[in-house]
Amino acid sequence: MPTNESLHLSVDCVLFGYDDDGLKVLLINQKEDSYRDGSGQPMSQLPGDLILLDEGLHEAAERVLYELTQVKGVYLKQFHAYGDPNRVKDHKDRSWLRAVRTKPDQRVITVGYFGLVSLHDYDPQPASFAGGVNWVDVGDVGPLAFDHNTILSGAIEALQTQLESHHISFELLPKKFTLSQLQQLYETVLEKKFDKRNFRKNVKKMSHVVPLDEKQQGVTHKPAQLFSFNPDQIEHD
Amino acid sequence: MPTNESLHLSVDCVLFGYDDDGLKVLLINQKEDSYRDGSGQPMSQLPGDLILLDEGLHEAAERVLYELTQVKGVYLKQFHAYGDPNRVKDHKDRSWLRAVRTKPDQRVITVGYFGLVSLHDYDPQPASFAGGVNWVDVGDVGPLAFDHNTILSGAIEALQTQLESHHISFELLPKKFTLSQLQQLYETVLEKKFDKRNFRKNVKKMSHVVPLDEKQQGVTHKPAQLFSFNPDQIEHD
DNA sequence: CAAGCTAAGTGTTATAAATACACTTTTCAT
DNA sequence: ATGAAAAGTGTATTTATAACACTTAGCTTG
Repeated sequence: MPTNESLHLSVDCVLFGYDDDGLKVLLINQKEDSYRDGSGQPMSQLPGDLILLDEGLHEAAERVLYELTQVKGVYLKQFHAYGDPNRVKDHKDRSWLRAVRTKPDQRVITVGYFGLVSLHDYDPQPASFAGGVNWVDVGDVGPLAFDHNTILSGAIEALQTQLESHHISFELLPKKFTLSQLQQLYETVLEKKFDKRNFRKNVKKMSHVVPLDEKQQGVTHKPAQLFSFNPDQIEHD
Repeated sequence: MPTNESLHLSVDCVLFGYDDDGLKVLLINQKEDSYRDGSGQPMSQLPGDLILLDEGLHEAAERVLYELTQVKGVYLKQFHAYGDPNRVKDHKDRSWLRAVRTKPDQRVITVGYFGLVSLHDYDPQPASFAGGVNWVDVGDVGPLAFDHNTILSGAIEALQTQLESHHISFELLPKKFTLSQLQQLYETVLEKKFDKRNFRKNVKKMSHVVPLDEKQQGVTHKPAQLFSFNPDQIEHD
């Protein structure tokens, strides 16, 4: 028997940030003392919020991220909705919900979005981050609140399958990038190694990756040719 | 300004049915006289319903289909959530909503599922169908209620991208099928032609498609070898 | 200013996959 | 026996993928 009278809808955002030392995800550190996992560690969670009555899902996801990072125009894509009636009823999550929600027993269905930002050019205004928000390497994410580990897995899978087919790698790179950076991104996200020469052969076939008249600077070895992404040049199948 | 006080959540199901004369989708024919499109045609829509307070999204989709077709165990997969605040506010849909919903102005977010059934072995109990429910060839679908044409397009796209990668073709075929049937299915769903010999070469590499000691019967030409699908034999990547 | 470090850059060969293409066979119907 | 209808089959070509190692440019340091 349900204890709630209606259901609510939220969005949760898996914001991926990438730079030369790996793929990160933005997590919120819950500060409520009462809100700890079994071993007494403070619990983290994905940024998310109930959607407002007059906003679309995509807008809601944009708002959640803007409020946290002040960044607009992030690449954002819906990947899955999570609606298990008990996804918010786990013992570990109850005290926090009681502290923060007017109706802690309310069932919440959530729609997952993943977002992509490059941490190369600029940290997305770290100053404006609310306290308790930070980038965690995707490999080092511990237990999260609610079903957020499941949601994160879903986002990683979506990112992996879409990296090649949807020309989204460029959202994670600086505007000017080297082929080694591009290769490293693929290796990090897809968790496999590529052969340097074969990789470059393939990139040369992509008309939307254009070489610039410019080289890497301030580097202690042979400077690499820089490339950029020309979004007009994407061949649509 | 929103005119509603809360929001509701539904599932909409795009049930694909396949047989030798094509790919169909199950539509409900709205009988309300008032509910017609611009040219006075009665409007159709996808089967869907508000979700119950204590049921999961997948369960809700199963329930909607079971109520319509009495078929259980249909292959069902979530593909996208639709949450435009105005998706249910179009003029053409209002009179029907007023007739059928207690709160016709309420915003509804919906989660789309697509389902697959074979219409070869058995029509899914046509007797038990509620009146006004029928199979429409995917190519002949006219304007639907709400944003259901958009949802249908999303489902078709999901079906296309998953047909090859997810070993779901078998959900649309009879238990025993010929290679020509399999090829025709691919051609219908992906809307392109395949070379017969090359297609068969590829199928021979799929260890989950197993030849039976049995041939087609009652057919006016050379009877084809029958095959079936061995679900244990799927290689997972 | 020579030596050494670091990552960039580059071609060929072998193997596997995808494509293009046309005739023979089996069964049923007449 | 003949014809109709779809089943079934092989080879050659092209294209993609995979494996593999040395040279180069620029910086650092001694």
